[in-house]
Amino acid sequence: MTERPAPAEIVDRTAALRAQIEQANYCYHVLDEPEITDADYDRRMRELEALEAEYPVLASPDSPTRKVGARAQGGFAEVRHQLPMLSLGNAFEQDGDGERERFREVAEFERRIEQMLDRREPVFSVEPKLDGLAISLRYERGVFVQGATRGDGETGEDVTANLRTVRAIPLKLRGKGWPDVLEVRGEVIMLRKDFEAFNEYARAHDEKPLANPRNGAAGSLRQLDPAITAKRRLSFFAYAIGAVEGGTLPSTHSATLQQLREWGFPVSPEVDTARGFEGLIAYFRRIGAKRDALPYDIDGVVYKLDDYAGQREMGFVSRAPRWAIAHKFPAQEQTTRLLDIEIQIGRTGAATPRARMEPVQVAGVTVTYATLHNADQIARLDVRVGDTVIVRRAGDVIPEVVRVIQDQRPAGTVPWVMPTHCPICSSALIREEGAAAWRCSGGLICAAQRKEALIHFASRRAMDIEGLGERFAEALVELDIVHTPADLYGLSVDDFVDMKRRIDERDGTTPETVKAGKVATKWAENLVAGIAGSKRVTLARFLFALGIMHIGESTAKTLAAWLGRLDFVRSTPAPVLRVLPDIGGEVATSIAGFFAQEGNQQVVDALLAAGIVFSDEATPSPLLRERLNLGVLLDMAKINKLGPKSCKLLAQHFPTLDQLLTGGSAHWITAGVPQAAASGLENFLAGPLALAELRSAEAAMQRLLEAVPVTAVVAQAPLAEQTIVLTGTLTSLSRDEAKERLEALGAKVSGSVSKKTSFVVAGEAAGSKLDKAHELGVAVWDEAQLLALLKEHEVG
DNA sequence: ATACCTCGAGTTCG
DNA sequence: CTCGAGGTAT
Repeated sequence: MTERPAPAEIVDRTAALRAQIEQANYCYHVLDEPEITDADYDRRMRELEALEAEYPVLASPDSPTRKVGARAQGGFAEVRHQLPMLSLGNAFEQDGDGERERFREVAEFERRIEQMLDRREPVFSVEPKLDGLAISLRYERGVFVQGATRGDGETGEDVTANLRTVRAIPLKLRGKGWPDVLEVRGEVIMLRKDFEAFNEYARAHDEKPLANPRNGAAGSLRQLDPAITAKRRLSFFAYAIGAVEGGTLPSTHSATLQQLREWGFPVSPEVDTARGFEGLIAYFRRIGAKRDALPYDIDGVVYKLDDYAGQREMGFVSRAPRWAIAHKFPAQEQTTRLLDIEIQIGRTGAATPRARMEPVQVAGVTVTYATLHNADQIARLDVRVGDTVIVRRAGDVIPEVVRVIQDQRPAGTVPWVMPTHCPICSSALIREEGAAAWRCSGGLICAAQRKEALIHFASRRAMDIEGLGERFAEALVELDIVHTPADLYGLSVDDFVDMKRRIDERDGTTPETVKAGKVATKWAENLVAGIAGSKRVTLARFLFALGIMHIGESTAKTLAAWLGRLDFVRSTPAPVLRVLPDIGGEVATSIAGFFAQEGNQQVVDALLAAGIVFSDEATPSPLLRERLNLGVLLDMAKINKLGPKSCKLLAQHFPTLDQLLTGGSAHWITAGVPQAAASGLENFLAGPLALAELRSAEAAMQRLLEAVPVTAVVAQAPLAEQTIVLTGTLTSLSRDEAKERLEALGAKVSGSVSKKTSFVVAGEAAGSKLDKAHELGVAVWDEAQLLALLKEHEVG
């Protein structure tokens, strides 16, 4: 075969790829600071391999395709591997339908073996692909004599001294029958728990934490001082053998691993055998499902033809064996281009920047947006429009921008600045003092805020309007059919049908309309029924639905439980609200401020007029009697020099404001109040505004106390004083349901575990909260115990 | 003043 | 789920 010359652009591309790969190798292997994602690296390597295969004239002995890894940094002696350490070909998931299509590379790998060996469904030894550092251990007459990193596959670094400190590596082989010379290959890794422990220690001692467990393993192994390596707990798993002299090994890989186990090497318990393509994919799925639960990080699985005779027959292509392949999980990190930084306006007006990106597959889903949190975060990352960025879907589900690849920044980019005006309503964006967040000052003028407010109002935990999802809430606001939530209750079936027609027209989705006519009517009827059905609510849900800043579910419940009726909530001034538990200055001001707005009061009136009724309005809590008196109000006013003791004293002698005022400074002092406190109070009362506020607070207090029932029937709830935390998935009831039923029994259901927690109910797959419970010595119940408890106390 | 503890708010995709 | 900030106990 004659070698055809390569076009100039191919020559250039090849050179560029080699340079990039070389640079990446250096960063990854020598500096332990990866510059590009593994996915990118693999992509480039494959492109280069393809080009070199197509144009053999371009092949060169110093191409990165001929070696794995880069030259070692000084400090360790070089070790030449007696048998080279292999690298494996990779298989990734492809686009397409059906397993054979999506796992095409695995299917081809398996079929090639079937054809070359003329065997149906060959047996494979299968194992997880650990994300650590590959090493080779040499044993002579059963004694560990040398250990080396893989290096470029031919030559590695002598890290014997460090490896001796790894407990999982046997210094002497157990049992007998081992060959005179035995090379064992495997992976040095750091277990997740050891990684966490190290970082916790590092943070506490102001040392640099490790980026990930792989870096932990690599970095620890190349410490020049073995004492440091010893302090970092490393683990080891064996997965292959190298040179063997003066002895024999079993004839299959799986049997060899078993033999290694007997000689004292850790072999991953996930190692198994599988038959044919179907067996490989089943294993891939099984390990994938277990991935997060494994004690170490893995980036895929490895399939090896089990019998050595077959392996010899298959042989190698360049450096990679044809009898083994690494099947990688979809990458957790990807690079993509940042197209724009958009501003999102939340329900409270919070302006959150988010990145719009070239859509990219990350860990199995297409990611287009990632939050950038706030302006500070953008500045920290120095993200600019046009940048190439690394996105990740880490532990949880939310995509995030990890960092910018500075090298690939196009010319002419500028640092991003927060816009000065809301992109939706053009009102000014303002930043509260000391706060991280910018807010749109538009309030209800802003369609974005109205939209989010409506979505919140209709949401499951608020008014729970069935059928009113985000999409329609958005349309209702955009078409200005609904301006405030109260408008919802005046809408008819026809209005909704009309709205749907307008949306369809606008979106150009008309073809369905004719036959959809009937469907649309049905849908509108459901929606109207859903809205009507939401009219009867608990006071707490209603208060939560209003979307008052700082008022979440919990605070709404507190308000409802203590004040009992909407009238009181909407008319109680801030100083009185502050006596309620968990309500301080900020929250009280927020509530009173909300109802001080005429427009908000009108919306509430309109809702009541539309037929909202409360299923649980009650009298204010009798506990108010103990909490609410003039002394407390004085204390809340934070009067200069006037402490809680003086306040209490004053209230005892002068139960009303009038009595206090007629008494005057001299009487206060006779009552036992210090001179300084008395003059502080005098100065305070001299301000006309302060006095007016106190008067209105006192009036509100009186109204409340008058409404408190005289006969205090305080039935002790069975679970009063209990704080319970639910975690994991419960099988026989939802978490919300469990919460509701426990609260009905008087318990407090909290979201986080602390030493105040009475007990934790752990369902299936309970996570960090369960660990925390163990750590703090908090009792842990299972679902059966919870059910028994509910059954015991619930009536009926 | 300080150290916890808890709640609220925001977040992406299917 | 996680972070920040508000509230309370010390």
